[in-house]
Amino acid sequence: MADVAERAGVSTSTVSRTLRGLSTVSPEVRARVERAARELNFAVSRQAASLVTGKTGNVAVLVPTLDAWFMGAALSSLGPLLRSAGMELSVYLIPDMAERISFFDRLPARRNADALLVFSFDLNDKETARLDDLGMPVIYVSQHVDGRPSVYVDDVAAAAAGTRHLLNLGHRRIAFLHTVGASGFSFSSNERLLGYQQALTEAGIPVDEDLMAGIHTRDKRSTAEALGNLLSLREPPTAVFAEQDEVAVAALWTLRRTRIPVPERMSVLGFDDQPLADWFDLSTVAQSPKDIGREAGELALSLINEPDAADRCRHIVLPTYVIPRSTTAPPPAEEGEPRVSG
Amino acid sequence: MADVAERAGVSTSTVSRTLRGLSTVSPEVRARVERAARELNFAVSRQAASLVTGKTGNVAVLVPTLDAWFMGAALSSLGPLLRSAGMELSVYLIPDMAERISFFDRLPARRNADALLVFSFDLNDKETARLDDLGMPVIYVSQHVDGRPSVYVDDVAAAAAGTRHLLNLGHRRIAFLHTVGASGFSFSSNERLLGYQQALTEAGIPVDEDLMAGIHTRDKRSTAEALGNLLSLREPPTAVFAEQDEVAVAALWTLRRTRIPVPERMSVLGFDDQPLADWFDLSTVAQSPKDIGREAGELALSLINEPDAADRCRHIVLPTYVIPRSTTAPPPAEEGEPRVSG
DNA sequence: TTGAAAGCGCTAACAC
DNA sequence: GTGTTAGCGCTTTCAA
Repeated sequence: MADVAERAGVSTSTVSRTLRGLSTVSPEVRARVERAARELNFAVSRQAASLVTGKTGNVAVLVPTLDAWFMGAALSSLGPLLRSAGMELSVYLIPDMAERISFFDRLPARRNADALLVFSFDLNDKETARLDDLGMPVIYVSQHVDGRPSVYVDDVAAAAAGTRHLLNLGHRRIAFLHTVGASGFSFSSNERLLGYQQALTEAGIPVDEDLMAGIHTRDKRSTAEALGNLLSLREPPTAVFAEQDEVAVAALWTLRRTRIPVPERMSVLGFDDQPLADWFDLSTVAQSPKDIGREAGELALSLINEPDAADRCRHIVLPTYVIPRSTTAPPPAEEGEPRVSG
Repeated sequence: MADVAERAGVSTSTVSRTLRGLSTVSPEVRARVERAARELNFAVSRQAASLVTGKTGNVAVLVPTLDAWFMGAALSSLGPLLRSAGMELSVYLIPDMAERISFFDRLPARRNADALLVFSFDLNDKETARLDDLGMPVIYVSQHVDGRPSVYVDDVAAAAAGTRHLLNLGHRRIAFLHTVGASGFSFSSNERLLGYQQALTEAGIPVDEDLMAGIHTRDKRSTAEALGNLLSLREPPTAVFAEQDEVAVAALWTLRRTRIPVPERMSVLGFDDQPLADWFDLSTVAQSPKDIGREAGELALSLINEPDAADRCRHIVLPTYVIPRSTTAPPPAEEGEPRVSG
């Protein structure tokens, strides 16, 4: 910066002021400084700046994985948003328990970010408490914690709505495929299962353990097996509600191969509305991770700028939509149980 | 850090030495300092440290998108690798031309990272030159630039191998679906098209413009239209080579709906071998972004530590594999053109 | 093995 | 509107 100052014939303070866009610089000086900076290929060192301002210019995100549609979409809107606010995006990828423990033990984000967005983790109280004294705003995304700022969709209500869509079509035997294992989205996953059960109970239909199957997302056999079990029950389901589009599509594929017509003999409903769903004309419950990412980013920025604002623990709940496409329809009217008419 | 020093009854120099694991600290003092640091929840400020060391402890990545399988997988291996080396991961997401221009204009990564990994961009000479005087190692990933360190697969050879797989099965009319538009992977895309053409030419088969169709990944109609055109040619193809698994699967789906049996009447070959391919039992050309990410990360770390090493402009070319699954087979033996035997 | 002192590159408070 | 000065929190000589 001293070089730029010398070249422009001004002091470093003026260079600093110019480069930060402060208005207290005369146009001619500004022009001179900017030219000098460009000629010298100068860029401010955030490190040095942050040392004195106390702001790092970084927003950190804590994510369980990056190879899920949800994360990609959420970060796709978050990234440019932060960029346009002059912030950098730091990613802490915590794929397994070992990394998770080490993260919460060392809290490397401390002092190295101005805010932390925690995505989709099902945190325990100890971990939440640990984040509390991180000394920066922490925003919970795609999950929610009482008294802490959170951005999410109401997965319980969304899954209940999806289930009601099937119930309203006349289905009574509705299977639920929920993902288990290292997917890192256990929070939403559990809530969706809950919503499914809630809707059934409300409709006076007993929750049947046999109809709920755990799926390992990354393993196609897992879906085939689960479907096999469902199809060989004494009273097989007439509809399958998968808690993720990917699983729904895998189910769709297995059913088509087995020549079980969808939706004539079996309805399939997904969750997420990722591009895949559109390709396969899959009925699904839509959420918008882009909106989630954007809202979370904006909340982060506002908390950074006014840490004592009223939204210190605001909960932003984004809407979901049931999108009926070609894979849900009324169940076959067989089994001696005539359709109720009128 | 002064607090820690006081609490441990030593100077800040000693605290610094202890926390960086230098061996010139007596065990008892070390213990005292470490306890004090833990009690005070102290973490070293990277900003302040980097100001004097000149190292930021950051690795920056420049990516066109995050919602592609490739990026997710590559960063999934890169993230933990950097973390275990004590480095942070900074993501610059450049989804469109405006952001790209602004990035290359301002080069915000300058001075704020120790190395830059540039993913999948088809850079022009000016941009490459701009990165050259960034003052840090720049590694080109999933692309290659002469004289600069690069990590990639040989897309030309891989696509040629895939094409030969189809040729060897007996196909002569092979369509190629290449993605166009904002996907951000134009480098690989172009190379794959080249490989396809090369293999055909080598086999003495003229390249037919009618057989090459551009697809917009995010738009399923696009695939249907392209396939429609191909199927209504005077001499329709017997095989389709899609330059991305997602497009191949979309094609698969369209064909199945149209009751065109795969692979009996039409072979379909993908590229990438993402989980989708396995689900659909899709024949494909496999690459491993996890390996690419890991190699790129290791190269970055080694260039950071020894900037003058021999691998200053090393090219690491990772292997690809043709994975025949159930969607490729010999073409139907009709059309009066008997299969060559013996 | 430890401590004192001198910066690293910037911003902020204050003078002009 | 601009320059001077005093740190921000660390690491790194250099001396002890």
